[in-house]
Amino acid sequence: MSFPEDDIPFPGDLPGTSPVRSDAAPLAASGGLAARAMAARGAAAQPDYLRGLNPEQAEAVQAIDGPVLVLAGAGTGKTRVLTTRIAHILNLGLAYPSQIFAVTFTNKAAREMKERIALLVGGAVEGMPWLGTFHSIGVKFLRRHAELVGLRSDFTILDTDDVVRLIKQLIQAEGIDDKRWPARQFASMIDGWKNKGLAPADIPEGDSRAFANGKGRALFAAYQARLQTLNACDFGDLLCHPIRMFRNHPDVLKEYQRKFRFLLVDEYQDTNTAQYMLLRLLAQRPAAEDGDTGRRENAPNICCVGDDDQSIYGWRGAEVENILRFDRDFPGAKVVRLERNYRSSEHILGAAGHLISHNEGRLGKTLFTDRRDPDDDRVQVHAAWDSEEEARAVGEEIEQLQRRDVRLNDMAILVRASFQMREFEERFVTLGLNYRVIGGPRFYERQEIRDAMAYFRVVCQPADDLAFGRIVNVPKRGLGEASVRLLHDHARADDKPMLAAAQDLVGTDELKPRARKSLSDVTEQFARWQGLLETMPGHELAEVILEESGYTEMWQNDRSADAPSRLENLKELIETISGFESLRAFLEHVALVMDVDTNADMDAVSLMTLHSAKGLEFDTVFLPGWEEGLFPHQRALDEGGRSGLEEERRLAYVGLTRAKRRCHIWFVSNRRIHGLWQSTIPSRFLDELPEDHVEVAETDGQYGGYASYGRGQSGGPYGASRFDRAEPFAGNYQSPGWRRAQQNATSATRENWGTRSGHAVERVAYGESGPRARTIEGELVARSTTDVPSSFSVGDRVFHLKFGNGNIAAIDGNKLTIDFDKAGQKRVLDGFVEPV
DNA sequence: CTTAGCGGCCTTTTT
DNA sequence: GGCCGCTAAG
Repeated sequence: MSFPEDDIPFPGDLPGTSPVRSDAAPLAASGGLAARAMAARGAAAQPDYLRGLNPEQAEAVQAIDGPVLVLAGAGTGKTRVLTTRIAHILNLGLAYPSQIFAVTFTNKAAREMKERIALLVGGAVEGMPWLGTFHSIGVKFLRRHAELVGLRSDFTILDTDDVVRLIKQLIQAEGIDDKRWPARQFASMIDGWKNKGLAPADIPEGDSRAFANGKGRALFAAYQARLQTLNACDFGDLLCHPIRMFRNHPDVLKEYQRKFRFLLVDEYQDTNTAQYMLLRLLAQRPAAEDGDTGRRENAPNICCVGDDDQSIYGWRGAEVENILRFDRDFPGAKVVRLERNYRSSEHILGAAGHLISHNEGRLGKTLFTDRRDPDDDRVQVHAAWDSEEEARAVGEEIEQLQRRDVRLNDMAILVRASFQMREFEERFVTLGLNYRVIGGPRFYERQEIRDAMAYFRVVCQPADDLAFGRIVNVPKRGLGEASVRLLHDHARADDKPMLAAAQDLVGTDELKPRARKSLSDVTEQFARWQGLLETMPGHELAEVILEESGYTEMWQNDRSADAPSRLENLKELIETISGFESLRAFLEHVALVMDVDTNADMDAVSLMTLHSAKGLEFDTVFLPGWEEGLFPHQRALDEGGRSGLEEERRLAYVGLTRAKRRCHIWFVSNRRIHGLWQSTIPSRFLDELPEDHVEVAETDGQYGGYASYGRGQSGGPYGASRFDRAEPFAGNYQSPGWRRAQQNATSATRENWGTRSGHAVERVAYGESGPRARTIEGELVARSTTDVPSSFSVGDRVFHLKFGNGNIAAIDGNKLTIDFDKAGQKRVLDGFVEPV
């Protein structure tokens, strides 16, 4: 096997570095690596790029021989270590750029790493084809060796949407009720299996039984078979196929093991089992051929960087275990801890560190900083009456900072769930405040974009039935369900793609003349476009396709409000394609990189989820929505139990550690969830913050007076719980809803509560809030009483804490529709109103 | 075959 | 509150 990219030589002299062994050619496969590295290290003065590293960082960079685990806390210069390490390897001439295997978890991280390496080694980074996400590297393996796993190298990568549609077809074909057994659910089961590297034959019997009365395994197998005939892969396959390929073809694996002289893994705590298996395969050293069996010589040069405290992707199969187990997986591993933080103030670190210390099973790191500025603010906790006021107050705070010349680019709002964003967006629009949503509704998930891409996909890959099925009748061509079904049946009978079957079908008289004409027209068009594929530039062809197919016209004729913006998006799509070599190259890019660059030059507040904030930092960070049920999220608790809670806590830790100087946490006492208003209580995480580094922000009451609400007897300035000062909740605890919830609380919830050691004690010690808080666990209970008929009747006069007095207009289970005197008609849970 | 209107559904995080 | 998909009517 040959690797063409290995021919690209690496320029020995690095810009801005002293010429260390610039004559060193990459070594032959048979080792001697350690010795030469040592020699190189000893022989020359420290290159520039090593200066300015602290001792631990330098150690991590220079320990290039054998396995290394770098436990890098938030803001300790993790990326710097990785990129410098790569530069170091290149500079010592220990490998060609193409012989370095470097994986990151997200596209963003890969991009950033590329940029930063480029700063160190210049254009050489272009010769690093194996720097990317696991998935993009998986694709690279597969394109080269597709035939080894039964694919052709022009296979399509399906996204979640395609997958769900395909599964739905299969479920229906099996005669299974797709209402009872939703395709979406099965798709996520498959995803889970593939994250573990399991094929249909490998899945546990119980898993198979768990779907459609035991048809799980058969469906999974049918799905895989279908992918095969479609010449397609889903996301999981991008990892599983390479694993299978390497296992079945040791010769191929061996070539890659030889090739990759250095392996680097970013965010190791986020790797799932499949990714781990792939790494293990690549990290095995081929047996030494010169008889040298010295262990260090054969130990893989693998360097994993991660932080167990920032593992937040357990829900999608990440195994923190991978990082906790590293030294057993790679015997003799060197472990380097980076604990010196360069990002955050002492208060922020103190708050974050204390919070995360509530987790068990950590490798344990304590971040420290030399930075001690008496002017640094403590972490501030604010209370608001409801989410609207929360958004208003945050907006106000932002404007104040703006007046103090803090740039909007230096501020971010990090939410737990994306639905929280809307309220902030609305507020910012009315304020005229620039904001940018990161990772929000994705460009490539929009309908018009997906339609357009479906056209492109069929042109590039005629066997892509899913894409074809999506657009045969878009715009409307009179090819309705009946015609498509007929076409589909033909395709299956002849075992050929639908497009090919269509060509046959138009030669018969099975279709009505009208449909036949349309179908024949489309197939001819596709044939024509395919002919242009090699000659016409991608973006021109794309434009031609959208024009000739009538797709653009369809939106031009559409009078709905969002039609113009859809046309705008299509334009942008064409624009983007022009930056690519070909339509094919573009499709590949999109399949892997679902996000699109946001214009960074605008000064704007960033709005994103906590998950997408990992790896970023901001001067000022706002963390709204710290309420039980939302954060920690109820579902994480329900499904993940204790480990779910710990993951939520890590998420909080990630949020806090994004902040450099200022961090504002908010919680509200009323939030609308699923269109219903619910009372909420402060997150337990608030109580896990250390007093020394946190202060409860005083409010001036200008935001609609929650502060005046039920300010309690207990609430002296420093009495009881620290959050008593945010006493609106005392009012809530006395609301009929809580009283009822308390009565309904099941023993299960109480036990649940009891398991949270320390916490309950703290609450109880504070008296009143203890038992009340327990009922808050009853928030769930309040929700689960849906089938209990409401004790109210239509016409009753009731009082609601947020909306005041009103009359019940309608009752649906425990959901009341109420005409409020002042607030208008609202839907609320009956637990939150009381008769007047 | 298409469209409009209605009902039932969900609603964490993402490569 | 919004989306999807179904149904009934054109």
